[in-house]
Amino acid sequence: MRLSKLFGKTLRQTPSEAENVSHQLLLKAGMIHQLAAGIYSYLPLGWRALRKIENIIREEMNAIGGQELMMPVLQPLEMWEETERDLAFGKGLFTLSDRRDRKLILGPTHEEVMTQLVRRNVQSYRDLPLFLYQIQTKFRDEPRPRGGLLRVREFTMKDLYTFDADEEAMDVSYHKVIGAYQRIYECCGLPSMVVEADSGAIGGKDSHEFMVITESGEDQVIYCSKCDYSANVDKAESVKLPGEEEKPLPVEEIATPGIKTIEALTNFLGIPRKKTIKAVFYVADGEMVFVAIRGDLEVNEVKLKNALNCHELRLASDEEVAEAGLVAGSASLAGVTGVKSVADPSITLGVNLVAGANKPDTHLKNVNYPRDFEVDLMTDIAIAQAGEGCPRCGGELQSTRGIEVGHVFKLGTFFSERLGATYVDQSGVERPIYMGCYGIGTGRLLAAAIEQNHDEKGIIWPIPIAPYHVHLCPLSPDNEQVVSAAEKLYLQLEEQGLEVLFDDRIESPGVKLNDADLLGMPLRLILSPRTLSTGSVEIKERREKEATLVPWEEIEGRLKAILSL
RNA sequence: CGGGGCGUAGCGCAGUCUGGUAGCGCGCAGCGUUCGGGACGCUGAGGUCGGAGGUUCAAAUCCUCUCGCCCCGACCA
Repeated sequence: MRLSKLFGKTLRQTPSEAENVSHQLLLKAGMIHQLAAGIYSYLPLGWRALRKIENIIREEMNAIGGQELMMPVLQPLEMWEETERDLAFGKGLFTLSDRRDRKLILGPTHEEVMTQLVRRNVQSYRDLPLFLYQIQTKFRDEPRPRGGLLRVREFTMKDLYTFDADEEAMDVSYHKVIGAYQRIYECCGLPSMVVEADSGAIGGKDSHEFMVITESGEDQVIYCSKCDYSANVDKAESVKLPGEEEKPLPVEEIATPGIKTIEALTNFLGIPRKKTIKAVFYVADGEMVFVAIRGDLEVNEVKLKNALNCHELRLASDEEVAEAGLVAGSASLAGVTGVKSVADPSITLGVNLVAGANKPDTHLKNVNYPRDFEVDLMTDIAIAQAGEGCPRCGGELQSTRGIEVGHVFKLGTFFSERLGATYVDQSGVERPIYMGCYGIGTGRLLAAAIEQNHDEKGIIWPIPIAPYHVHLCPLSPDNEQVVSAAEKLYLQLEEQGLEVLFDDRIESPGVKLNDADLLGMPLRLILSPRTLSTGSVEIKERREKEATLVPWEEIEGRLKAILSL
């Protein structure tokens, strides 16, 4: 490709809306263009990189027996009502009506469509296992798109669905896919980490995410420094230290004028946070829920949502709290009735805790569970924090940030039972199919690859996903020998199957060299009167600092060796 | 949805407080000089100042409403 003809210009200044590196570089290099919040066009260079990623994914999917197919974006809303996932996705679903006023949605994922499709085509155990995938556009009305390609509303995703006869077979398929995913990330220049995950709106039991560890990631990852335990913070469990052994004392009312927060309370009384019980009020699908947790911990809303098995969970407003007869700032479960209550087991680890007295400016000392109050539900709803104990080995948990570049789920029979996807086993018994689903967002993967592979000058493409292999850059555009040598080399390399970006523009050396660094092709070739006089060409790997001169006749071999072609 | 910031030429910005009819740098076009790390000179094109309404002799600037974008949080396969 001749750079003079390439659609998409590089920018000297970084557009101000971009904050993270991949977004800045993609815009600056002219690889993407924003149409609206979370909606982007891919320009030729960006599109080439994206297609390379798709092809890597295809190869790995095919290698584990995947068959590619294509399902529709437009889906009847009815189908989603059958599984009640319209409620689970809520406002994230893009909905529309056709001319006959039938409700349709733009598919955010394809479990329903896929299950229906398989129902018609699988009848016997002989048809299983089955791996079906597509690479297709998804639509999700995210509350807040961000970070360029990191979180968008319209995006391309590879989604794979596996179908097996039973749970054991499903597990085998699950691990096959995990292996394929790891090879994909490695190929894209991304060290990834497999972490336990919440299964969210997809449903199902086991779920893992693939994380690329980077500060710009929006997910928090908890991992153990000793064993291999790691989990998304949404899912992570932890072991809290018990409080000191003390003799339970009788409950005592104390005056706490103007004290409304844990912070103020601990300062006022001179006690540590973990000697207090924090009260938080939520509204779950319209119902008020009283949540109690030890003062040093925070509520994990994903865990709480799962525990309550609700679709919508939000903090209650001050008005709602007052209406329910609760005293914000001094509320506790000791003495409150008629409100649904959930508590974290952390409150059972201490003795003689301080909690609200359910009247203003008053707290209770020496509150003990279960002596002084009861709860409807006692379950882990705490956010795991660095420094706490590992649930597996007791080691110390650490925390870091990551970009979720893939997510896999064991769906079990959730969809097959609801949508009637069954098969007949060897003994003639009809059984539900065991499913798994697996997704990789290709655009996010592209962005993550840049987050991990760049320097202050620009992108450093990993070879397998680089838009072109070689950036051919003749300097001295008015030197005829240089120009004709470059033209010749360009044709010769293309003929050999190398993908060449040929900077045939009449620009100063500075502009060309800077653009070469910004665009980030793995190899840069420079021709100039200087190199020509020695009968050689300068080769530089984008990743390396030093360039080397290579004799004309050895260029091709050297390039292929570096590219492993 | 809560908090913050911002919409003026393709990109980066000034001008807004204090109203007087739009400017700078980069980029773009033409000519000439230059050519191994974002060269220089001359000439030129390009903007209903996000939109609507209002105040005023006069609005990018003041007032009201509205749309959009970014960041933090909530949220989110």
